[in-house]
Amino acid sequence: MKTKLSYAPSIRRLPSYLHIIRAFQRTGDPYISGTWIANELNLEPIQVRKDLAITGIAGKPKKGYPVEQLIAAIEHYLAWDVEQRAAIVGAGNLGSALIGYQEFRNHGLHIVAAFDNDLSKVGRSIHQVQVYGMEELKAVIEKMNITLAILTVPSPYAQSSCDAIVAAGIRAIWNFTNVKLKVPEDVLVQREDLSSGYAILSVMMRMRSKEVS
Amino acid sequence: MKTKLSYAPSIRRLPSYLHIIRAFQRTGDPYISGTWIANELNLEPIQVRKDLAITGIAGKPKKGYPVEQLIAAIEHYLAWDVEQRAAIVGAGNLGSALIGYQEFRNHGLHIVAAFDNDLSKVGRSIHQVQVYGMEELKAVIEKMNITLAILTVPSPYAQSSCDAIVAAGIRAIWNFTNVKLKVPEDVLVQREDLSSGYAILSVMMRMRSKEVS
DNA sequence: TAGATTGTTAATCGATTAACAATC
DNA sequence: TAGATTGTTAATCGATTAACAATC
Repeated sequence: MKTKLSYAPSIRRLPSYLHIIRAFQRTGDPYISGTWIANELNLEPIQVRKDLAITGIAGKPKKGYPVEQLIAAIEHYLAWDVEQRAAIVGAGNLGSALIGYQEFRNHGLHIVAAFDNDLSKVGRSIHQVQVYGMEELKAVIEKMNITLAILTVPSPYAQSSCDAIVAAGIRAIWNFTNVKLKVPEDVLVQREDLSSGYAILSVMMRMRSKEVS
Repeated sequence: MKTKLSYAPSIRRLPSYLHIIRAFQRTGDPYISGTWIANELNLEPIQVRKDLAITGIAGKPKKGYPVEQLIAAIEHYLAWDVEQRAAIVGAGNLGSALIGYQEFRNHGLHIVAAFDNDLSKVGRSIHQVQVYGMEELKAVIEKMNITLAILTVPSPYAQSSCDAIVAAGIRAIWNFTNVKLKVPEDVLVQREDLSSGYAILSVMMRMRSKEVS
């Protein structure tokens, strides 16, 4: 599927706002200002206000945004207020790391199963999550009501694993491989690309070293 | 440091171009067209040409770009043609996954040491990379000529580990925690934020389910 | 040659930033 | 009240896309 998502840059910033606001919530103060959030994240206050506006939250001049409602509004906008059941496909180092990543619980993301074709892993548990064989994909996904697959296999297996995932009825894939997956029209793919983050860092480092010379 | 990087979106796309071009290189064809790359990645040809232009490469009308030179130009622009020596700080699941991620070798990124404060890990090796105690940070970094730290500790330890990294003389940090690090002016930080990728996916899924109803 | 492709210049689009009135 | 902060409207900025001449 080729959805052109509006406000993508704003949506990408919302999770860091949420993180800050949740920390602020512990202070007990019922209002938080956009200015305060902006300072905390080195952003412009106007950008924070614009971003928060897309969630539909209404603030109060002079006071700021009501903390409880703001958290609820962001979570609702991100659909993080509903449980999302996901499976890890590829229970290697990265897959295991994601299963153990506690932060996802705060996003409504529950990894409830893992799949691998390594028989020495099948039947075992990783962070209390059961590992199944790839041939059980369809049955387990249906039984456990899984609607999202997180793809963490080595790249040579990426496309074939993807095909199996799609055949099992999954319509959304979070792709951690560097392979551009070929999927039917109605399947959503979000690629998480470590290399592009490193590209930015690498160019920044190169520019800094030039600056000095 | 607060560098405003020009062409950031283009830079983020360069690694996927490089990946495609390297695969194409195996066909033996000495020229590759921007149109072909665009098709492969579901992009517009004009965008590919504009992106490649920032590397300084010159193509030939009708034929395309010379494959060897194009690869060299992208790698040079990204500074991936020089060896970058890095250390993992936090040798947990994610740290181990990154140490084992072979793709980084293609980017000139060599992870040559790991650090952890878990004594049961210190002295052992992960994928042939030695794990040191946090107290050895400064000594090892100097001895091994390490100039980049990859931060993969649990978030409660993020800021203190960061402080130790900076104290050890490192001036660039690739931050995989969800903590906004406080660093001196001259330290580069690139944050790799899994949550923001998931936010995009989550909103796309919500919108699709609305569409149908 | 003819036609595919590059690369430049201009137009469009969307995101960020600025200005400022409204208001608690 | 005074002043900090919101939210709207407009301006700016940068990225993407379009048009098209140049060319191998």
